[in-house]
Amino acid sequence: MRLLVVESPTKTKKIREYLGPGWRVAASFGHVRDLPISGGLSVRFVDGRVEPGYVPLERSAQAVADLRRQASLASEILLATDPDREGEAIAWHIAALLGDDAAKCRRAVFHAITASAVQKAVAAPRAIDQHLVDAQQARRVLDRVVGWLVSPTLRVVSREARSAGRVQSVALRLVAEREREISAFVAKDFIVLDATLEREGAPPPFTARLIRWKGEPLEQRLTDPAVAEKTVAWCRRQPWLVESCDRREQNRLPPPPFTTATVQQAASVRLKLAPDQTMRQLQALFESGRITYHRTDSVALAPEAIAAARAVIAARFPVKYLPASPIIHASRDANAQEAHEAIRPTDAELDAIDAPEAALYRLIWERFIACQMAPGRDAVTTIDVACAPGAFNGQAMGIFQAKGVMVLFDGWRKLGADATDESKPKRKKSEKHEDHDGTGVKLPLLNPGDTLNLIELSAVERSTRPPPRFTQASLIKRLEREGIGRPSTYATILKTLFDRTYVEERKRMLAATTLGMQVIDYLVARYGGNFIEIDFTRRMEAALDAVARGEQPWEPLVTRSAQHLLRLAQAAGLRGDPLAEG
DNA sequence: CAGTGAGCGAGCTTCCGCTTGACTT
Repeated sequence: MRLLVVESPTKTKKIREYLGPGWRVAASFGHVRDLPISGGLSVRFVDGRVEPGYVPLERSAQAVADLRRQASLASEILLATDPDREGEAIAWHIAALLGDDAAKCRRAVFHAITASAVQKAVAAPRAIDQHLVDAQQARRVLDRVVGWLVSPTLRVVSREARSAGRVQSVALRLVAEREREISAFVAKDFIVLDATLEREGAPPPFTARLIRWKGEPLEQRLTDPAVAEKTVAWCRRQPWLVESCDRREQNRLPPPPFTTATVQQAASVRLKLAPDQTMRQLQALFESGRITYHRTDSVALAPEAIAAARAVIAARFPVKYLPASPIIHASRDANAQEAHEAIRPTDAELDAIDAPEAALYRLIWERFIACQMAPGRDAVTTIDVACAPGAFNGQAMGIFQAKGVMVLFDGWRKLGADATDESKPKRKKSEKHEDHDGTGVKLPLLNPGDTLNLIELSAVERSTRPPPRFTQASLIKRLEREGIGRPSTYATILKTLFDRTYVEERKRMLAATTLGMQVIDYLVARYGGNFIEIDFTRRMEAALDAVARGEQPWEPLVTRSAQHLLRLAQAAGLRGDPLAEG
């Protein structure tokens, strides 16, 4: 009998089918060993060496007992935990818990659960990659050191100030800094001039906004109502001509399929779900076999999945909606570990289900199909209008601009899977047509020099607006962009901030509490330049990549970093030396 | 002799990331 070990019990059934008799398949249920939660740092730094005191996780007792029993009966053990840094470490920890049976262990990796991928992986096992394991150990120990050295120094701030960490503290900092920006924000009133114009005898009329005055960009410099009124009165008496009319076509590429962070975004905006609710529903969809694995940072799709999407598009839409060749979406995140596929339906044909998770499923299905549909095509027209041509040093006194976007071909947008940029807060209807992006505005085709009639010229009061507060989902999006946190932790990062009462939520908007503000001010003052910086994780990941490639040993890296942090923590009042004491 | 304060030690808490049920409301 041969034994194959994966992390998730949900995967075992399928794999059993693909491997057939002669194989047992067991699950580790994630990590099986870790640093203990109590008993101090539990990492010893001795003579440049780093010795983490791992212990079996209590909740893993049953899984580990099961693995041991099966391992003792097996002739060969394949550790097929996820193909990323954490998965490699889990494999190493499992082997460590198997005693003499560790000698029978080898490592296998697959990126998709298909018959061919699993069989191929099983046919080509390798040794555990110690460099990858060491990169994970470095990450684990660094996070422990930050948490255990820094948290005690927070007591100066308040008795309730309990925790700091590489991820939670940066998340808190983002919320707190946004709060400060909003408090410091002073709205500035300004005036925009909108002209409604029409070519002599050639409707329809269109609206253009003043963008240049006396050869200078206007921006928000028109603030005096009296000046605005005089300008309007003057402009009304001037001739108006078309300065230029530019029409160009633009491709609108379909969005990539969902990852954990982007599905949380979309579910927040479209379904008003908080990330933890989204994760619960995704878990249910995954366990009922409706979707692929839901904790992922990858937008990659299995070739079979792409073929299935294309078949659905071919069957249900006119032929022009199917691109000649599949659309390959590349992850723009260099940090992505890509252990899994994107989140997608397992059955491309199934466009709706009857379950509490129906709406979320529909969102996933639409995005999946859309991501393989033909790009849309828009005609973007820009008309520059000269008011009082030649009146300012031979140029026009004022330039008014109109922008119009017409959809030539909707492409993937036919599916209603639009709202691609979930970061933009939805504009209220009343503001929508004040906006200047020109969506859906039809502009006539004009020629330079055409004479225009002014129908109306009005001054509109506007004011600048403060940046919006983060929602849970938009904070996660920002963290992901900065490479901070992982798909399995995004929702729990928010839970930590709420549990510590560092952050509170009102009308789905996040604000730092007084305690949160005090904590972040203290951390920035004491640990500026260290883990509290937004780019700290990016720099750490770069160093970990060097470890994973075998170019740098992990122990000096962690030791240097820990000792530096120790000095900062001691300066902040930490007593003793936990690094030496372990 | 009773009350007070300094000093010491023990116990508690804290990180991030990987997985699900087993709990309670």
